[in-house]
Amino acid sequence: MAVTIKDVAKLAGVSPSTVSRVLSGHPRISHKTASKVRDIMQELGYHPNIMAKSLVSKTTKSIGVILPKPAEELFLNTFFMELIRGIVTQANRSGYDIVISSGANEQEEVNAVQRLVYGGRVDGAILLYSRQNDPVVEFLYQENFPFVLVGRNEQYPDLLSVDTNNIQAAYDATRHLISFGHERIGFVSGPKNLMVSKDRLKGYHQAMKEAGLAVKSDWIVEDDFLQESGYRAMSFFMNLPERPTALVVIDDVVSFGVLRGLNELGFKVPSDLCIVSFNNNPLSELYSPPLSSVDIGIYHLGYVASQALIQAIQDEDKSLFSKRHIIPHRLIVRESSMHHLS
Amino acid sequence: MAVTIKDVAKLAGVSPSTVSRVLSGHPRISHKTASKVRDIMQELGYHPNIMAKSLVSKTTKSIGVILPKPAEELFLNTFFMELIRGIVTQANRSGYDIVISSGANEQEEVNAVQRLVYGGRVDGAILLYSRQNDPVVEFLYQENFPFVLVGRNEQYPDLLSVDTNNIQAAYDATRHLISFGHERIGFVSGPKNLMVSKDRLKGYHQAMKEAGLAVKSDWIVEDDFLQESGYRAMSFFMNLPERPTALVVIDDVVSFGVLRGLNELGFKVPSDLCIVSFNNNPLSELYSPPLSSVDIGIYHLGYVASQALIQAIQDEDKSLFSKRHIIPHRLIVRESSMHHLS
DNA sequence: CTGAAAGCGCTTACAG
DNA sequence: CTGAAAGCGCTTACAG
Repeated sequence: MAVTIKDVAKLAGVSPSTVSRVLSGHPRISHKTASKVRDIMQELGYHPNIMAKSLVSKTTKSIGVILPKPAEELFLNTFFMELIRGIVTQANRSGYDIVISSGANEQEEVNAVQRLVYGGRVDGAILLYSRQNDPVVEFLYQENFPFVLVGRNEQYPDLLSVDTNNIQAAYDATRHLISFGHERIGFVSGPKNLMVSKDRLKGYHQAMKEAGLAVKSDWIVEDDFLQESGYRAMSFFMNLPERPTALVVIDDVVSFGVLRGLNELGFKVPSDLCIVSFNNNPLSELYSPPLSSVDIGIYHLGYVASQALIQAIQDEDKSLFSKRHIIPHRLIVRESSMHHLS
Repeated sequence: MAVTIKDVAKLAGVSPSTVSRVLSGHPRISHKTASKVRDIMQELGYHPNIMAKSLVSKTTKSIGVILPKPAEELFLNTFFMELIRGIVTQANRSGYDIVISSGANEQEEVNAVQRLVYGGRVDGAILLYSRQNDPVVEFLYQENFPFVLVGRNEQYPDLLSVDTNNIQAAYDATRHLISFGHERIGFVSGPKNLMVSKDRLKGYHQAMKEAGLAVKSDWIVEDDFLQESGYRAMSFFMNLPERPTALVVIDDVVSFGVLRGLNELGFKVPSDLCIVSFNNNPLSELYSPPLSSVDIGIYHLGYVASQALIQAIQDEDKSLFSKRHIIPHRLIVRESSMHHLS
C-alpha cells in the first residue's frame, strides 16, 4: 500500500484537508505546519495519487496524440518522431503527460480518440497532420473538445492550429530555381488529400505564374510519400519531349527516391536536373549531392502545438481556440540546386 | 456534466451496482436486465470514467515509455518511431494506452519515471534501449515495478527483456564478408556504453577469431550514432597502410556517413570497400549503392515488448518478469557487399 | 440475480 | 489558519 494523504496527516497531527492544502500551495497555511507536513511527506515518501486527483479535479494533465499508421506514412517516421519529441518536451515542462494512441484506419482512429475523450483520459488532443474531411477533426469539433491541429483544415479555417506557411515555402523554393534561370520546373507532390500537398502545389503555381512561366500538367506528379514514388516518377519525367530542368519535391525522402531514379537513368544532379525539397531531413545534407531543402522547424512545430493547446486549456479563454500559429521556414541551399542554367 | 453510472441506473430502474456489473460482464446478471441496461447506456451515450475506475481498481491500463532525448540519438529517430509504433499497436490491441515522457538527461529521465510510477499513472514501463549503469533500470528494479527492457542489462541479466541476438547478428554479418574473401575487416561501432555496441563488437571479434583473421585496433572505431562519425572515420581508415577491404557498421545511418566520406575520397563501394550494417533502415535499399543490412525487426521488437510486459502484469506470474525474448534477425544482402575479393 | 453500504485517495465549500 | 463533511464515479464484499 502506498502512503496516502491520511498517513501524512496522522503523523503530522493535522487533518487531511490541511495536507491537501500544503500540497496545492494554498495561501492561508501557516509556515510552520506547512514545513512540518512537507517534512513528513519527505520522510514517508509520499506521492499524490494522480487518479484520485483527476477524479475530483476533472482534469488529467494529459494530452492525447494520435499516431497515423497507414503504411504509406512509414517514411515520415522522422517527421513524426521529431514532432512528438517537441510535443513531449514542452508538455513535460508544463507538467503534462502525453498519451499516444493509434488506429489502423480512419474509423479506428476515431474510436481511439473517442476512448480518450469520453473516458476522460486527456484534457486535449493534438492532431499530427491535416487531411481533407478528417473525421477526427469532425468529432473533436462537434464535441467541443480542446485540440490543436498541426496544419490547417479547410472546413474549419479558424481552428487552433500550428502550421508552416506552405504556400509561401513552396513559392520560395520555386523562386529559388527560377532565379537560377530555370523555366521548365516540375513538381513531385504527396497524397492529394493532405493539406500540405495542396498548399505547396499552390505556392509552386503562384511562383510560376508570377514569373510568366508555363506549367505543363505532365510536370506534376501526385503520389504517396512512398520511397518508390519519386523513383518511379523519374523515368516518366525524363522521357518527356520537353522535360523539366528542375524539380520541386514535396519531401526529402521522396527526393531520395528521385535521386536514385536519376542515377539509374544516368542523369546527374544538379547539372542535368536541379532539386529542391522540403522538411530538411537530417540525412539530406549527407546525400550526394547534398539536398537543398526548406527547413520547417518540425520540433518547433510540435513544441508550439503543445504550448498553444495547454495555454488554451488552462486559460479557458475560448478565443485561444481559434488561433493560427505560423512557424517560420527557411530554405537551405545545398548542392542539389546549385546549377545556373544559361 | 458527463453521464454517470447513476444516471444509467436510475433510468434503467436498477442500482448502480448492477450497472457496474453489466459493464464488467459479471456472470450472475439476468440477460434481461443486462440488455436493458445496455440499451440505456447506448441511449444516454454513457462512457465509463477511467479515472474513477483506476482509483478503485488500482490499475491504469497504461504503460509508460521514456523517450531518450540526447542529441546524439537524433538519428535513431526512425528506430525509435518504429519501436513505438509496434508498442502502441500491440498495447492498444490489449486495451492499454501508452504514456510517453522524456528527460533531457539521465537525472530527468529518472524523475520522469518516478512521477509516472509513484503517481500511479502507469502499470508498467518499457525502456527503449539498454545502456550501462542505467539509473532508470536501477530505480525500477528496486521498486519492484513491472518493466521490460529492449535489449539487455549486464547487472541484471534476468530482467524481462526483448532483444536481438546481437552477437550472432554481428557474427553473421562478418561471416558474410569473410565468405567473400575479405581478410582485413574493420568495425565502426556506436557509443561504448550501449549494450548493442558491445554485443555487436563481440560478434565481430568471434567471427574474425574463428576464421583465424587478425583484428587490428586501428580498424575499430567507437563513436556516437552521429551522422558525422561514419564520415570522419573514413579519412582515417582509408589512409591506413593496411586498410580494411570491408567494414561492419553499427547502424545504417552511420553507413550513410561512411558512404559519403568514401565518395569524397574517391573510393567506390563495393569495389574498393564492402559494407554491411544493421537495422535495415527503409532508406538503405534506396541508397546508391543499396546497403546490405541486418534486419532486426524493430516493429516486432516493440510489439513483443508490449505484449510480454502486459502479459506479465496481468498474469502476476513473477516468473514472467525474468524472461528473455529473442527476435530473429536476417541479413539482407544488397549491392554494398556484393564484391568478391580474389 | 440484485441492492445498500463502504471505500478508493483526493479536494473544497462551509464553519469556526 | 484549520477541521469535519460531502462528494468525484466507480467497484466489491456482504446480505438477501
